[in-house]
Amino acid sequence: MKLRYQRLRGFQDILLEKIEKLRWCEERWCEVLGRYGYGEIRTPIVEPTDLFLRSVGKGTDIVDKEMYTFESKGGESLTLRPEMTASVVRAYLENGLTRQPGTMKFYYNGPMFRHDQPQAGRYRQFHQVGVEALGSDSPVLDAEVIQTAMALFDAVGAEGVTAQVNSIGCPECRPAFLHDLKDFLNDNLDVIPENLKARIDINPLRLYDAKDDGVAKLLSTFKPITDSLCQGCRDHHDVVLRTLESLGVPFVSNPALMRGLDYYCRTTFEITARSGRKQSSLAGGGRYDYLVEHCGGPATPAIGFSIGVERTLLHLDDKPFDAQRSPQSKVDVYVACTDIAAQEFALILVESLRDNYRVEIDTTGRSLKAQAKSANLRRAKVMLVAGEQEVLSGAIQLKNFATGEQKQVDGKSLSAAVQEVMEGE
RNA sequence: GUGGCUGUAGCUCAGUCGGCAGAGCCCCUGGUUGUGGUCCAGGUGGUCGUGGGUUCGAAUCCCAUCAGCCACCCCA
Repeated sequence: MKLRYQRLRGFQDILLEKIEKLRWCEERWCEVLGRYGYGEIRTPIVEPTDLFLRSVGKGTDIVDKEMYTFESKGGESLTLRPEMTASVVRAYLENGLTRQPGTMKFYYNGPMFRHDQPQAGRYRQFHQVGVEALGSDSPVLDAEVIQTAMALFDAVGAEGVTAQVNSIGCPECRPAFLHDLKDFLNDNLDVIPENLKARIDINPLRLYDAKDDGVAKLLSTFKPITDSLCQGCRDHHDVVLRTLESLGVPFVSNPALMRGLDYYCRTTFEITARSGRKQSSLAGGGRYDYLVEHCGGPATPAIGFSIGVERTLLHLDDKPFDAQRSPQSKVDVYVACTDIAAQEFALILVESLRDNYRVEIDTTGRSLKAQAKSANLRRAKVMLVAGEQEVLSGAIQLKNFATGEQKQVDGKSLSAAVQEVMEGE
């Protein structure tokens, strides 16, 4: 069959078994996030391009290469959100929440868009579940946020995940480190591949993200950023690490962990899974104490993270999804009908069963043999059979699949008869 | 953006030296005049990704192109 239409590269259909797994995770995540004090936020998928340019930052791959940007009819530049933090900050300010008492804690779950090269666990439209907590600069909150992320993985049974934690300092102490780092890199230009040299001037921290072995080796000989923190950042970082230890959160300190977005400061973290080939970075986050102010609000410290949903699902279950072998949704009662008259009769007769049970009426007109087979595939406990005789008599055949017994029941006693079988399990 | 691998039935794939387009699974029908998992028989289903070229003849060889997967880059 030649397909007339195909989904776009890097996009996906989510259906059948796959969406059941997704919903299973989502339900658990909502539950856990509620227990950690987060309330849901939903924001538009489209925002003015400028919001991301200014918050995520020019010079990052996300805004330079990966945004779905287009022009509206009014000539305004719009962008499909590539991440959520900027939108949450925008919503926080736009809804006048800066004077709310305490810490505002939001969680979100939704699609993000990045025009990246697709591969396993990486899509152009993908889903993130994450949190943003605005209004507290306490290092204990940082630890709680990391703990929250770990709790989300725990809730869906993800194994072998660890948090990597670092501090990238603040505007007070980072410039000195960057200066030294730049000098150091320029003294060792011969080790750095051509394609990475441009980063030295744009954002030298991003050399840490490069997977080049020579560069990694070189940087490991440089002083770790955690040794260059100012007193405030150092104290903050110490408390974060200490609290994580007290909580028993499995983490490792990783001074080479930087983050690709401009707005981070102090605590940054990433949650990684031990796995050979798949995308191992399942979640990332950090503190962004200056973003709210940068967006025109009052100085407001904040921290957040987001989980890559597809990656996490991939990590939970490495069997590739196969729509062909994926069963259709389960039902309690399957109604087999011989013809259209019987379908009509059955639909009316069975209506009240749907108050309590999942009921499928087969309207294909196939052989009863084929319909009974489908009933079984759908895991029905009960099959009802309607044909010419039933239409005439007003009664219906009820078969209990567990016992194989079949009897005739009239319309009035149908509910009770079905209930009897369902509760007999 | 760069490199590697792969495109044949709804799915998974075979197809020899260039010589009639195949198998298994799924689906449908029958065996069982109206009934499930097993079994048996039969059947539906193909623009061989697409477009050119070579050839008497192309799924097969050549060129181009598109798509998928994987890796790099980067990220969730």
